[in-house]
This record gives sequence, C-alpha cells and structure tokens, in this order.
Amino acid sequence: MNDLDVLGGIAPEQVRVRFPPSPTGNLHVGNVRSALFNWVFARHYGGTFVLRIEDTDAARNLEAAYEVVYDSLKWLGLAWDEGPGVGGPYGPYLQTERLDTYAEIVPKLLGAGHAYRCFCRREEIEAREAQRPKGAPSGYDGFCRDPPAETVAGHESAGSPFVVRMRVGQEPITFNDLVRGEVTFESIHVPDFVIVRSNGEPLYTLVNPVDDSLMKITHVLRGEDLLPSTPRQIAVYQALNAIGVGDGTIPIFGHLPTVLGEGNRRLSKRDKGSGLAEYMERGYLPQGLLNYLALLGWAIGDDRDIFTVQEMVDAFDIRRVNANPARFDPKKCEAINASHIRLLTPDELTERLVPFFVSAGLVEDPPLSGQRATLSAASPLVQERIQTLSEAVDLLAFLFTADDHLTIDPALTLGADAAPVLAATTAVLDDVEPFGHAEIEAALRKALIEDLGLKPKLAFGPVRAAVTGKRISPPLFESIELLGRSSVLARLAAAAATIGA
RNA sequence: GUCCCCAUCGUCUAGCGGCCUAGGACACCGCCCUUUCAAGGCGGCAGCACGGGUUCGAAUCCCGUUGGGGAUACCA
Repeated sequence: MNDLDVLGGIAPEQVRVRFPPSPTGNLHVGNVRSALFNWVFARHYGGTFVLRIEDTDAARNLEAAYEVVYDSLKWLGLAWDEGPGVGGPYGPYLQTERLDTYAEIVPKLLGAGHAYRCFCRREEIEAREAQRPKGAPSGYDGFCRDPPAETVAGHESAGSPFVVRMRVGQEPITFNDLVRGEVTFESIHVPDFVIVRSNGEPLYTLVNPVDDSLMKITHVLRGEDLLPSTPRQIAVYQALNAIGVGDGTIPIFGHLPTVLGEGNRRLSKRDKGSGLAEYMERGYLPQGLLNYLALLGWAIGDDRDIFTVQEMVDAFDIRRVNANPARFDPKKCEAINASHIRLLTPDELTERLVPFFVSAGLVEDPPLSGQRATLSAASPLVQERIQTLSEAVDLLAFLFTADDHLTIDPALTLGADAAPVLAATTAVLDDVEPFGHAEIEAALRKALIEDLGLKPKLAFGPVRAAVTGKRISPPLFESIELLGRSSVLARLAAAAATIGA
C-alpha cells in the first residue's frame, strides 16, 4: 500500500471512471476484472461509471458483439451510469459515432505543432532503424518532424500518403500510479507515435485520451499491459490542454496487475476459461465470479476471502491493490463460486437452476408446476454438492426422467447378490406409510441392515443404482421420497429384471 | 536489443521495522462424520529468490543480481 492521494483534490462524488471494451464478441475475464474494479471504485465514492465502446478498429465489429458487452455487464450486475442505452451528457459513447469530434481535433493538433504529418514508408523506417547502433532506443526516429518546406511541398504535389504523429516533448514524463507509485519515462523512450492512419482513421492512441478528456474521466484504472502507453497518452492530454480541448486535467492512473493463464503467459483469448460466456454457460453465479476476480490483486482483509459485491464496494481502496501479476486458478474460482452457491436461499437456488434444466430439456419452459415443485424440493439436496449450477442437472436428471427411460450407468454392475436387496426393498417400500424419507430410511435399515445383515454400503448401493441410475446421487432416502412410491417401485422392478431376478 | 513493471507456501494472498519459530484460502495428503458424493470438523505438507547494505532489530526500507511479465504496430 502507498499513501498517495487517491482523489487528487476532487469531491468523492466527482469521481468518473470508464470501462472501454472493444466489441470482440466475448468479454475476456481480464476485462471483467477491470470493469469490476472500475465499477467498485465508482460505487465506493458515489461517483460515475461510464461505458464507452472502443470500436475504431472498424471492419470486424459485428452488431451482435455490442450486445454481448451489454448483456455481459448486465449479467454481472455492473450497471453503467452513462453509456450506450442510458445516454449521458458526454455522448455519444460509441467511438464510431464520434469520428467528427476526432476529425476536428486533428487539424488543431497539426496547426499548433503538437502533431505532424509523416510521409515515411514502413520500409524506410525499418531501414533507418537497422542502421542505428546497438543499444539505442527503438521507435520512430522523428525523420519527418521538421522537414524542409520544399520536401513537404513535393509530397503534397505528389499526393503521397501520410500518417499523423504526435510530436512528443523532450521532458521526462512522470505520473503517480495509484497501485505502483511514481513511474517515469524519459522522452527518448517515448517516440513520436501515430495517431491517425494513412487512410484517415484515428487510432486508439488518440481517441482513448481524447474521449477520456472530453468525458471528464478522473481516474483510469486498467490493465498493467497498458502502462507503457501511459506516457504517450499523457503527451496527448498535454497537447489537448494546450489547444483548449477538454478541461485541462490529466486523469489519475492506476494499473491493475495482469491476469495470467496457464504457464506464465498473460491469459489470452485462446486460453480455455478466458471468456465470460463460458462461465455463464457453466452456471457460475455473478457474485461468485466477481468475488474470485476481486481476489486477483485485492484482499478484503485478514483471513477472509468470501464476500459480497457490496462488501467489496464498502471496503475497496485502490491503493491496496497488489502490483504483482496474478495467475488465474480455475480450481479456486470454482471453490469460491461453490461457497456463493451455498449462500443462496433455497428459492434463489431453484430460480437459478431453472434455466439449466430447461436447456437440458428436462423441464418445460416455463416449468410445469409439478416440475417446479420437484426442483424446489430437490435444490437443497444439491446445494452443497455442486460448484457450478450446471452440475445440478446431472445430479437431478433422474427426477425428471420417465421410469422406462432411465438408464443405469453401465459401470454399475448389478450382480446376482443385488437381487435379494432389491426384493427386500420393494417389499418394504410397498407399505411404508407415510412415504417420507425418515420412514423410508427406518424401514430400509431394518430390512437390509438388520434383517439381511448387510453393510450399509452394500445394502444401499444397488438401491441407489436402481433408483437414480448412478453411483453418485443426492441422499438416497430423500431421493426416494421425491421420486414417489410408484416410480421407485417401477425402477426397482426394472432393475431386478435386468439381473434376471 | 531498449524501456517499464513485478518478486511471501504449487496458486491467490495477509504482512506497511519489533505483535512472525510468517496468518488465511484453493489445491494436495491423513483422520473423524457418513447410505454414495459432497459439505463440515480436526490435523499435515509447503513460502519470505539471492547478495549486499541501513537499523538495537528487516518478509517489511535502500542498492545490486537473478528470475518472471509487459511494451516496443498505420491493434486495442
């Protein structure tokens, strides 16, 4: 932890942060972590959380990809105060709708000398770079910075293509990072960079700081991978301020630790478990995933790692975010999610489970009242047995399967010695009254353990197999009760038939 | 190559100069409970990268080394 001034003199409610995803079609969990920290930061101070879509990479932005961003944030519960759909005073919030704004700013930058046209071709730049002595800093050499007038005239009359580059000053660029403390870059290592492509399209290097400035963003919390681009952005802010665009302030930065995947590489799109969709499909709870993601770089305090989003909002302090990269551990992520599942009330769990049973084709959409009642009664039985919601489907499928469609796991060989067990069970269940799990248990213990002298494991195994079709199931007696007498007797008979009893 | 960031159990972390023979969680291994599987309880394994300083005292501060990551795009 450091003792930097987080707010930089503004009132807490003035805090404005943003989450600027590109519409790629599936939100990356690293981005989700960034969204979470920004959102929590805003909520902690009572500030504003802005959603801005960075879609200047044009071409492959699919309509559906925008919806994915919105749906993802909604699913996560990270509501935006300004942005697409909700509007706000600094819109539009899609960069492709802000092209006019950028088009106005570039000539001003050019006119004031903060940027210049660069006619160098890529091969020329590379050739000169190759000439440089070993150990020299890399990057553009400033060849077109101050060309003779006739050279420019020549390029113009020839209609040569050009890009626009920022003219980076000679002063070192220093900033106080909220998670890393003071960071300085010598200007020699901040080469003049491209802000407009030769086809006239503005680049991220320009539009990101321009929008942050225009949208009055006060704090930029983002991944550590963007740290090296920070001095370039600061150079843009400074130039913007000099030409009177924006309100003259430079946001305060905080660079969150990289989320690493397997091995030691940054968790990339290729990695399994890197996209949010997978977590939604597998039945993660948003609060579970968010809780785990929060742990990647932040801790609520001593000896505790299960907490609610609200608790995080209350306790969050960006200065306590860890600077070191964190490895994403799927096992722990599941475990944290499992803890949150156990925190649900039975009704909440049932509601969460419904869509998974619907898409598995086990219940109607919406569920029939009998199906809902069964699921509702069964939920508590699986609550501490599942890590993700989808796991409940496998465990409870036997309750929603017709008796003559139940298949017994082939790995479970019901031998001839199971015959007397099934027979005794059938006899006893025929007249247990009432058909409740306590009565069923008492009756079966008497019949199988006492009368037949079987070990519990051997006694109940075949019954479980006959009734649920599986080796692993929810507690047997509750399962029998839930299934109902006639179904259970039918399944016992079917199982007995397969072993020729 | 150059620049920047980082460095506590296998992993995520607590630790903010004495409360540390370093605490928790996940994973793993035992045991208990037990109708399966879980959950729960109890116990175990396991860490301050290395070297120099500073200090009465360093996991904590400073420097270096080593190691890891990121950036060096007309991607974001």
